[in-house]
Amino acid sequence: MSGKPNELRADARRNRERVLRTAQQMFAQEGLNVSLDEIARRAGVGPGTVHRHFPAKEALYLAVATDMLQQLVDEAERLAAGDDPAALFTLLSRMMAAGAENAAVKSALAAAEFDLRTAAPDLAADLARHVEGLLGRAHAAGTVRTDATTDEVMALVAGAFAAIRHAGAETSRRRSAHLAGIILDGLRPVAR
Amino acid sequence: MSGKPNELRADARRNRERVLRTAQQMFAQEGLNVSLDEIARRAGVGPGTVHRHFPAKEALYLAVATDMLQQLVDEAERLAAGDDPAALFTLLSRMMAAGAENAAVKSALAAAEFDLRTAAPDLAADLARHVEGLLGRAHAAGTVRTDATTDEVMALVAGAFAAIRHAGAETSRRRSAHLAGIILDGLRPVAR
Amino acid sequence: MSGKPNELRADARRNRERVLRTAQQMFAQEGLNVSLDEIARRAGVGPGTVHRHFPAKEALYLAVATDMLQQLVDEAERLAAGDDPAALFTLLSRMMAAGAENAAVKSALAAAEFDLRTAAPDLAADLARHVEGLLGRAHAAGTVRTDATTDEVMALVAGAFAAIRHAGAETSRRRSAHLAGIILDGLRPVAR
Amino acid sequence: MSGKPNELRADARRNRERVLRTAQQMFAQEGLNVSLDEIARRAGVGPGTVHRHFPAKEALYLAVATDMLQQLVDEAERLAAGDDPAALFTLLSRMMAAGAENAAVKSALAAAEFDLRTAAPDLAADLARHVEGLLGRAHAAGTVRTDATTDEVMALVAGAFAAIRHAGAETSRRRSAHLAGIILDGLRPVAR
DNA sequence: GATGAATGAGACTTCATTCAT
DNA sequence: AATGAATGAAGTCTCATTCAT
Repeated sequence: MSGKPNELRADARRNRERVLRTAQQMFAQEGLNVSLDEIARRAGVGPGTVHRHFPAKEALYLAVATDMLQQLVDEAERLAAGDDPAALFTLLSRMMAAGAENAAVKSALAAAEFDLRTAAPDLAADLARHVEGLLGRAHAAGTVRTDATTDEVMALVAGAFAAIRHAGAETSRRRSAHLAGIILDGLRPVAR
Repeated sequence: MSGKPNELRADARRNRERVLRTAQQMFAQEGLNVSLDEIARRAGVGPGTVHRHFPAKEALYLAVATDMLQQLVDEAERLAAGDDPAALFTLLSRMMAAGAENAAVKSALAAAEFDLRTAAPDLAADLARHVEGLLGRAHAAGTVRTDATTDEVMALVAGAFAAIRHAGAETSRRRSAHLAGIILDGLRPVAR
Repeated sequence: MSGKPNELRADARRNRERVLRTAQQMFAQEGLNVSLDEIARRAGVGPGTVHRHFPAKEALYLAVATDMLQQLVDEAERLAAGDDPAALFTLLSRMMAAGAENAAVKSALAAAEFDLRTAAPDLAADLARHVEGLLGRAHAAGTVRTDATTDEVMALVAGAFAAIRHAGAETSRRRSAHLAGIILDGLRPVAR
Repeated sequence: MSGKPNELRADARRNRERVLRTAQQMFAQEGLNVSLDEIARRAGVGPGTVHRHFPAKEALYLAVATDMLQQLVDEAERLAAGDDPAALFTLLSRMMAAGAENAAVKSALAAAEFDLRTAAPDLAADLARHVEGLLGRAHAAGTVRTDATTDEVMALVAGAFAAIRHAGAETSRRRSAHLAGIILDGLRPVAR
């Protein structure tokens, strides 16, 4: 009878968090086919607890994906608030770098036909809006080729994830950055 | 008891082929989780027949993946036989363009931790060898940045697949080519 | 620590009553498989509260059934106190008419092998005793066939419940009475 | 490639039959809540086999109920083909007598809100039609009270099931017949 | 005493694989 | 060799019951 009704009990939130983190790790390591029972076991809760927080497996996919996307949106917001003309490249680099671990999840989700643009349209739109803003700024500053659209930039980020992922799990941070750099170079003005 | 023991009866080969094509399509459309029964049904054979040709589901994954890879190797071989210094770009363009449909399968396989380099090492090595040769030729001709390695080029191809796939199924051929172009541009000498 | 230890606090009794009524309605509407969580929800209490008052689901069945039976016993007692020779028919009519809503619960309980005669032997015996007394009175008055036993009369009441229930929920009160009448007519002396 | 395509393989039919019989017995003995796994175990097949023949639990309910109803329809058809004016009473007696064992199933099905009139409307309509015909014949012969409708007769049969069932599992065949007789007596002309 | 989250056995169902026909 | 029924382990989800708050 106290506290805001919208807030979970302390133990409930702790469990929800634990399940979410465990799911994120396992999806990345083993793919989306890991069983909820296994996730529950590793999170140290019963299968029923998983179900209370995420009534169906899709809800868990959605939560994991949303969580990842939210972090990117936050980063984008921070950058959009500044006035660095190179912010677009910074954001893209961050997205790619941060995606080192999460690319597996993203790839797994994509393979399961789980599209963030459908599942969390608001967040995806937010991200696209920020990228669009930064892209416009970059166009104005002449730091990016004029024929690159927002959608293409987003697609290239997905491509960079895949490239890094393909290069192998043992790929160093430096090598990942190099790959990302090549793709970002492709975005620069073509005047050569 | 006649003919070479290694050769399948005509109907058997026809069935094998039908199952393989059906599986390829369904993996691309629905992901790797489609049931073998469903594949059998659409291929017009019984589930037992699928199992005769592909004793386990992984064998079917392998066959589908190998089949895809083989086409790329063939293309690479043809280009390596010529002497066009731009052959590398031609190959990469072809790989990216041809990957439109197969990207889904590749992505799905990757998500399932199914690595072609492990599953079909010979073919993968063939492809890498050809790319390496073409890359060397391009380096010599000065049409590609000197810090790009064979592995990175291969990774970028995977990245292009993902980018095209992410851009959506409705993406036109022209837009796909544009995306691939941006990635290829990143590979050109950085002299700017 | 005040009052008689056997008496519940006011709010506790109110909750117990609410759960009991809700359960009765839901058993009648949905069958015995409704979940306790759902009952709790509709009663406006937490699942833990249901469990406090009814430690196991069977205890809730028992309470619902006992409650229903008690009403019949009360009615029988009133009639036994009078001296109307037709009291048997009055009682049976009342039982059949009153059973309209409860028949669903009785039927469900019967299907679950839940026997009131076992679960609440005292109440059941009370009712049987009263019916026996009224049956004897009717025999003496010659208003009932001589070969009808107490057990059979009880069984016929159960039959009337089922017949009314089978006729459908939309059955009017008049039609229910007609069905009951036919069964009661079968109990009259066979002199024909 | 031989035989009629509509016919099951010998072993398949044998299994289907076994599952159906087992389900019928267990529903009668334990109610509808018995698990499909348990039915499979007792029938000596795997759970998957149950699922192949009855894709969902409702399909098994339907099959059991339909099977029971079919037997009654067959009996009714035979009697309708004859010209015995007492055929109605014969049919009702048979229904009640045959229901000794199956009443439990019927009651269980009814308790689960599973209505044969909805699930197998054709069979139920067939039965109702035959009863109607026999009832008309009885009316003409003056062996049944004129105010009894087809629906009421059907309801009374359900009532007789319940009465017999309520009288207890140990009830002898003779006692069952007596109960049924009382109900049928109620259907005779009221001229007394 | 009430609440509602956690538990975990078990329900229904799916499906890769085996095997009788 | 092909078929399709059978198998049974495993998956997702439910819910009676327990327990921390």
